Amino acid sequence: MTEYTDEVSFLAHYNRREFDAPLLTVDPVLFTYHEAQLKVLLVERSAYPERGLWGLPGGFVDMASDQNLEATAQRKLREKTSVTPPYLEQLYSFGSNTRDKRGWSVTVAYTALMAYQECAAHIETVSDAKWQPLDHLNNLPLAFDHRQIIEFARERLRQKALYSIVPAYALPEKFTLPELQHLHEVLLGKALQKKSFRRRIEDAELLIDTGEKRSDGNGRPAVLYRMKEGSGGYTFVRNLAE
Amino acid sequence: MTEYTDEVSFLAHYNRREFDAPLLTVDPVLFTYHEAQLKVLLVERSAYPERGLWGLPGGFVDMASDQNLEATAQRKLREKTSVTPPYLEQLYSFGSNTRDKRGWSVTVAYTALMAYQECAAHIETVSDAKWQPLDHLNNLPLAFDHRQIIEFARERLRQKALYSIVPAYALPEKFTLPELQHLHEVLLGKALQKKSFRRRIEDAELLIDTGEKRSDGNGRPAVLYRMKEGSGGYTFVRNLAE
DNA sequence: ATGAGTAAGTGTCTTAAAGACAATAAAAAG
DNA sequence: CTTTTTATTGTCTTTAAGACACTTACTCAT
Repeated sequence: MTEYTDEVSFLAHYNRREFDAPLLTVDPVLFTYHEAQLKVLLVERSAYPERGLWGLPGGFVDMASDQNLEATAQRKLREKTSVTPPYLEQLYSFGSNTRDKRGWSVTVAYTALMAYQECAAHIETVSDAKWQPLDHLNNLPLAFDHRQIIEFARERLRQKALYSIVPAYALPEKFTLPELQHLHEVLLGKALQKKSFRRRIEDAELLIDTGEKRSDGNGRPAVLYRMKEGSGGYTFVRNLAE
Repeated sequence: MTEYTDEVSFLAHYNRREFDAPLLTVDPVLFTYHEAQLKVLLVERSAYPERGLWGLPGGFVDMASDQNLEATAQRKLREKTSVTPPYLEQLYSFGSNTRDKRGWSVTVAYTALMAYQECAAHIETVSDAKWQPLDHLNNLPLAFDHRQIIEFARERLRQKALYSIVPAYALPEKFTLPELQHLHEVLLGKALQKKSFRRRIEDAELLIDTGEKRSDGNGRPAVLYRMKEGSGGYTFVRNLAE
């Protein structure tokens, strides 16, 4: 799908024919956790609609190279971060005749998580990409309905924090329980009981003790854990379905 | 979007140009509960791809009349059932270059629920639509990846049966608790504790006692309940987020 | 009428998991 | 070696689910 830098060149091409199908894009919402904050990856748009505004690192399906929607999401993320995130899950599809001024359009949104350190270096070399703290998203002008999509993704991630340790994918490979708990607290917007949190994770056997420890300088050092591979949904609530 | 009755007429038109975007459809999975069984609405395909096979009652977005994706789902369901279901929720989007022989295609699937009685009469007048019991879906040849989509929808509905009374939308407006419990048991594939089930629903104040009762002929008559309007997600598990 | 049969609905004890919070352990700094 | 700080554990309380016996309200046959 060709990109246009302004409205004139876009319309010059497209107005000549009837669209016979909605525009279709894929938009990943990539979260990470850094400096005690939740951050989202944004890209400055260089192409026609909403040019100059910040938006999600998405784009059109490349029918030649992408096998499926997830492949599109992965490709777009790789283009911006140079790596593929360890967590990628379809979020929701947003489609209407008002969300894009070009006409009827649909975007399939994905939620992705990865460690800040994994791609911070690469992102700093790219001038049109940045990690935006979610708490300072209010004033920033965003393209299309991307603010709503980010809100939606954040709310879903908040739900996951209630019954799983999926948010741990926003941390480095090795992390401490206090770190993970604080991330959950940021997501949920409230303090959690240390004991309950640890108990649930331990009972569910979701983590592996690496044997290593790390100190923040002050206080007793915390044990470093790693996620157990292939533990599926990383759920730690009792399954009522048994 | 024009429909074609066979491959020749389809290719005659479409092969002349490059597709510049994937095909986009909307496919609602409409469930109901009847004769102690879960049933899904299927239609016999009359148009080219997969012609003659049974499939979901979906179709293309009508860019002239549909405001958004949900409107498309509602319109397609209304075309087959003559009514709009009381429950409609987006399920998942399936997109790949293999699911439709015409090429790259995406479908946005919805889960819908409604009472059997609401549209049974209308469906019986339409020869190409039927309520298919989910237990007898194995042998039936289905179009595209519609079997997978139905499985996906059923699994999601099963999850909802664990922590909500959303399945109640597959029942008539007034229903009894034993009815609802049995529906949940069908979805979960296991018996539930009467007391626990009732306690959770009562504690969550999701239903209204209509004052009426209904007897199956045998035994004590059961109280008829109605869903409380606007109770949102109809969740009856304790919200860990408080 | 009346008692048997049946399914709806309730009481209550047990078990499982979360909340509260005090107590202990392991480090750094002086 | 004591204070400070943060991690980790112990344990009592509270809440919700499971198990299951019991009561209630109806139909039907006698």
